[in-house]
Amino acid sequence: MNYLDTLNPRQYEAVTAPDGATLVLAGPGSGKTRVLTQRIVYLIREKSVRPYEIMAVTFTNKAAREMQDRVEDLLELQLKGTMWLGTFHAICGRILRREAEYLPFDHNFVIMDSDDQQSLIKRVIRDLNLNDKTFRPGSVQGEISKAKNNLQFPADFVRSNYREETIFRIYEQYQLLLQKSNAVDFDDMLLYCWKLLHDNEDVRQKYGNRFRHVLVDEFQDTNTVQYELLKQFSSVNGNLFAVGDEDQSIYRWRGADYRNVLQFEKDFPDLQKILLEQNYRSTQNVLDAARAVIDHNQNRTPKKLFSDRGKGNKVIVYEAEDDRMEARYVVDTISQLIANGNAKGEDFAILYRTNAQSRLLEDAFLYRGMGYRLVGAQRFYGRREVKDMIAFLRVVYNPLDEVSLLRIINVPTRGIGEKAISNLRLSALESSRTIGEVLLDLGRYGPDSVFYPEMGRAALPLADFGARVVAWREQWERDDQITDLMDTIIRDTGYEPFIREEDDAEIDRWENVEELKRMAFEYQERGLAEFLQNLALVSDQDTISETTNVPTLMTLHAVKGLEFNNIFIVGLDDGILPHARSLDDPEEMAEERRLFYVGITRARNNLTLVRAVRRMTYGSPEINIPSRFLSYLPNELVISTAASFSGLSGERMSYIPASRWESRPQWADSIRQAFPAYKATTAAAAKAIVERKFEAQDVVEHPMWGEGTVMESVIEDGEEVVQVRFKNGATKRLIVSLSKIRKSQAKS
DNA sequence: GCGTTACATATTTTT
DNA sequence: TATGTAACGC
Repeated sequence: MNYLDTLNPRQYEAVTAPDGATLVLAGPGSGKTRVLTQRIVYLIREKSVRPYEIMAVTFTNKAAREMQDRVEDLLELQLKGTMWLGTFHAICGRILRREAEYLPFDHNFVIMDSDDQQSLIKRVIRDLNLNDKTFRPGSVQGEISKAKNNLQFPADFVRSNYREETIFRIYEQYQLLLQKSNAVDFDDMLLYCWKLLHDNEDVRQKYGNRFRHVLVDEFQDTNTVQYELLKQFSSVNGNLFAVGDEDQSIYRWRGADYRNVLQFEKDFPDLQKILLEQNYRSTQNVLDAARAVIDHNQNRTPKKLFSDRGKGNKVIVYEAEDDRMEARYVVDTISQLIANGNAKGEDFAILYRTNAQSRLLEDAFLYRGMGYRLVGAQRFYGRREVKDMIAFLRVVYNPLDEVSLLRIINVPTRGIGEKAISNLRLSALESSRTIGEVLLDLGRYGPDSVFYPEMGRAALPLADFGARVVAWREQWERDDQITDLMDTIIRDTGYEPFIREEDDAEIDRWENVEELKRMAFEYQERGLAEFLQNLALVSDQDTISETTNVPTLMTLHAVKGLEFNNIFIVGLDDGILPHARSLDDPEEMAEERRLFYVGITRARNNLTLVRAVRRMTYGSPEINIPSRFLSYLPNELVISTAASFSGLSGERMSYIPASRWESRPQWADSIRQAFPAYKATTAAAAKAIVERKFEAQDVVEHPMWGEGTVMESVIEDGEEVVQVRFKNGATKRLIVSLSKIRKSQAKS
């Protein structure tokens, strides 16, 4: 069977679109990823485009990896390193390192994450003697970021009042500090890359010629720099293929502008526009609910999503007395559905607006003794002990990195306080060096260092620490084994007892350090440089442990691109969803609706919306009114149950027609009420999508990779996906329907 | 310079 | 709540 035969007419049109600009507006569940991957395969197979002539940009590393796997699978070809496939940041990082000669930093620059950025900005604000109440680091960071996303270097920064003038000064200083540290922040990676292509005709020609085809996923979430970059990349051949959905644009606050979709049409008059409206994921009821929500937004291309999966179950709306009961309701319902054999743990996702909401859910899972998987939240890389260890490594790698150095110079405390640091900075300034260089000098020459007398009381601890760093650098240069280096650092600094003391019942901080060591171990052959470079671009999404058959907890943002049989969305209260900060701005409200829309459309079969009358907010109880979004849902799509009427005053009810709420004395009762409907179709409907052909331990045969063993088999996007470990040691994720694997021997 | 404590303060989403 | 900072005493 030809790989193109499985496409519907619209999808086919998109995959085989002629050269030029193409915009595929793809509703949720309409096979967007499939179109993108098959387009790549089509270009390589039928159009004789070579893999290295293709650039494909995704939003996350995970999406990039999946796309690579799928394309390799279809082509039966290893693409590693040939096709330019990755996030904007990864691709730009690669270009910047190659073209560093044109740039104000060298090829081994480090990448500052938002925490690093924040502390740099804080320092600048302090150095400039500004009030950090009027110039809050967070908002300054936002404004600098916004400028960078709009292609403004400090020189281009518009300053028409005092505040802007001051922000400009901070921006300028901040940029200088980054440069001194041989560092760039996230936004810089895109901005410098754009500037490089924009100003340097040779470079633009080089990349423009190379990329015969440029493809982008999640186009609605591109911001100005990203869009301009795409134009640069495709400027020679003009083949830009964008896939997106305005209704799923949820990163406005990061500068994303779904109106790039409109701009795209303006910039490329010959643009071919293709609408994908058939949904292969959800039941019609789910789609109708989604539509009822999104239709409240203006300025969009209207889409009529349709599904041939039947009406399915109604949306369940449940109202709990308080937030603890809300969590219990969700967890108990899931636990019952699993116990009755109607669903498996991995069929569920619980979504919320803010990470803080995960806490009570976690408690409830713990209370029930059930496992769960938490995505995001306190990011692994954001944890103090992890950041500390990374900072040590960064200082060893690049002593010019001031942010990292200042982070760990007194961790664990070693007698280097405020005074010592200001002495250090003073000496650095006078000798026009960085504090890292001064520290290394102190370390190398001890009391003989020219800086030694200037250091006052803290001279000895400074020289000691400097000597440590020198020794670590020598060890690293001798033998680039990251884990050994980490062990030395931990031993020399006494980091283990120090951080163990901080352990509490909740977090085992030392365990996190060990986890980082395990990750470093994987870079043992590639070395410290690559480890640090990749670390910055890896998000937590990328480190999600693979399916362990438990429910998943995550934010509405994090769930984009995923799907589950059963979706719970909690916190449907005004002030939470929509978020309080969005209530007075129509644009923000539209984004909240899109966020809700994204959540709803993740559901294949069942959607449950939950709210709580009372909720603890910053430690004190607050009464909430139901989310106005609930009132968008037409009566006939909804079954609703409330734990009690106690909290519902007439005013609150005004958002939801009274007829829609049924009184239930006990919440347990309401589960029973909802349950039969659930039970009737979940199992059957799930089966209708796809049936698993493989299970773990099956032995399989692949024409290219040979014999392997199935590690696991899961359903994703209505497709069976198996993870196979092949005899040659490689582990691959394969889509059963697309890949030529055969079962050679069932699980014994 | 360090550690404790009291107090304030702000609480979205993250490549 | 939980996190950061300013102030104080050692």
